[in-house]
Amino acid sequence: MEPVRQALDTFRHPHLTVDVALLTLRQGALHALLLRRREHPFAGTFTLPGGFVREHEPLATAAARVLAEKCDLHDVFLEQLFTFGAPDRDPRGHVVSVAYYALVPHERLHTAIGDDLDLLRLDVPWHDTSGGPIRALDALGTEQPLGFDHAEILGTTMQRLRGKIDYAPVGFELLGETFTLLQLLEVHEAVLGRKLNKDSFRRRLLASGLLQETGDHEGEVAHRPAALYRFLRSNTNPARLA
Amino acid sequence: MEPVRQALDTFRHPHLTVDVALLTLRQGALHALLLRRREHPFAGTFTLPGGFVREHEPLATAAARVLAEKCDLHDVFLEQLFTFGAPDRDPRGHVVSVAYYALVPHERLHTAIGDDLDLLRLDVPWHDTSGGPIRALDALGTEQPLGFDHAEILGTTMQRLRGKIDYAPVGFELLGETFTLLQLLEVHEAVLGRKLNKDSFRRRLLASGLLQETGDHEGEVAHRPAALYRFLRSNTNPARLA
DNA sequence: GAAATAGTGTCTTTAAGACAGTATGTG
DNA sequence: CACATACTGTCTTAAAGACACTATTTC
Repeated sequence: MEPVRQALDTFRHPHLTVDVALLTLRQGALHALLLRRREHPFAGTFTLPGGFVREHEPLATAAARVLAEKCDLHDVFLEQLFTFGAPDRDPRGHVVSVAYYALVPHERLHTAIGDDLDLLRLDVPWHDTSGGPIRALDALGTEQPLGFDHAEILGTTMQRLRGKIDYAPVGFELLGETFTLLQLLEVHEAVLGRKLNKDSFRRRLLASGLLQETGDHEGEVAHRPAALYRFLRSNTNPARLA
Repeated sequence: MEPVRQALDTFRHPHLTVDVALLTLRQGALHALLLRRREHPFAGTFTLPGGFVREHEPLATAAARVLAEKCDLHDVFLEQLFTFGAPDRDPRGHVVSVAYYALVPHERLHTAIGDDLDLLRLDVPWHDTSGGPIRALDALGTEQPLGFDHAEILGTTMQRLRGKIDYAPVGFELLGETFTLLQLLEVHEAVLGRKLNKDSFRRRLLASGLLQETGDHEGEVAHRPAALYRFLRSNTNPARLA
C-alpha cells in the first residue's frame, strides 16, 4: 500500500475540500478554467482548481482562496453548487468536496492562462436540465479527459445555470460592465444551448427592471449601434467575494 | 510536500456532519421533526437530527442512517439541500454540516413521536423565496428556540421547496399513496404559504402527465366524492433511500 | 444607396384567472 | 330535497412568439 493512502486511512473521518467550476464565455461558447494535473492520481488529466478547507475558514472563503492561489483571480461571482461525497471519488481516501461555481467575463482571464491553466470548451450532451457528466474540448475540438468526478461537477454546474438563468440575474456575471441586449441574449443562448426568441427576450429584460440604460451606444459596428445597458445590482442580488 | 500530508500536519481540519430537516404536513400546516437537546451546547433547544459522517460513507447514506438511528424512520424522500460551514455555527469547534431535507406523509410519523422527538409547526416570516431563518411553534403556538444554525437550515429548506414545487414533483412526497386534487392543492398552498387558483391548478396538474387516475373515489365525505390519483413516478423522478 | 442590425407596433397563440353552470355524493 | 364539493365549459387577461415595418449606423 502506498504511503499516502496509508496516512489517510489512519483517520476516521472524511477530509473536506472545495472545488471551483469557473465558467466564462469565449466566442459564443462556455468554457471552464481547468488545471493540467501532473501528479498521481489522474496525472495528465484536467481538473478543477481545489484545495483543503482550513479549520475556522468559511467555505466560500476557501473557494475564493483557491481561485486566488491557483489562478490569481480575485473578486469573482461565486456560489455554492453541491457537495460531492462518493467514497470512491478520490482513490487516495474519502474526500468530501463542497463544489462552488464561479462566473467571470472573459476579459478578466487573459493574464490567468498559462502552461498548466487552460480554458476548455464545454460540450453538454443533454438539452434540458436532466444533468449528468459533460465533456471538455480543447481548441482543436478534441476531448480532454477530466480527473476525479469533475465532469460530474461541471455537469451539475450547467444544470444549475440552466435552471437559474431564466429567473435569476446570473447572465450578467459573464459580461463586462456594459453590454447590449444582443450580447446578453447570446449569453443566455450559450447557457441554455438553444436559440431564443429575440422579441420576447427584449420585452422581458426591459420589463424586468434589472437593466439600466447607460445612454451610450456601441461603436465599431457596420450597422445601427445598439444601446448599452448596465446591470442594476439591487440589494437582494448576490454579492462578490474578494 | 504532498497536499494531503500538508493538510494533516500543518492545518487542523473541520469536522463533517449531516443534518436532516424532515418536513411533514399536519392539519394543513408544515411541521418539522425536531429533537429536544439535553446536552451542552444549546441544552433545552430543539435541533435537527444529525450526526458525523463516517469514513467511506456516502453523504446520503449518512443522512438516511441518522433518520433511522434517531427517529426510527426508513425509506423516506431525501435530497441534499446545502452545506453550512460558518466557523462559529458550533461553539465547540469548526463543524461543517451537509444539510439534507426529507419529506414524509404524516401517517408514517405516528410511531416516531416520543419524549425527545416532536413535531413543531413552521412559521415562515417571508412570503416569496427570499430566505432567512424561520420560527418553530409548539401546539400552543409558542415559539420554541432552535439550536445551532438550524433555524437557518429550515429556512433554506422552505426556500428550496418553494422554488421547486412549481416544476418538480415534490408535493407528492407529503401525501399518501393516493390523494385527491384538492389534497394536492392544499400541499402546494402550505408550502407556498398562499392560496392558489383551483381551476388552473387542476388544468396544470392533469396536463402534466404526473398523475394517474386510480378509478377509485374518496369516501366519508358529505358531498360528491373526488377522484383519487396516484403519482406516476417516472424514471427521471427522484428515488427514495432505504 | 446597400447592407446589417436596432428598435417599434401589432396580430396571433397559449396559459392562467374568473366564473357560470352541471354532476354526484351524504344527510 | 338541501347542501357541499367535484367537475366542465367558456370568457377574459397577460405574456410569448411571429412578423412587418421603420431607424440608424458603416462602407
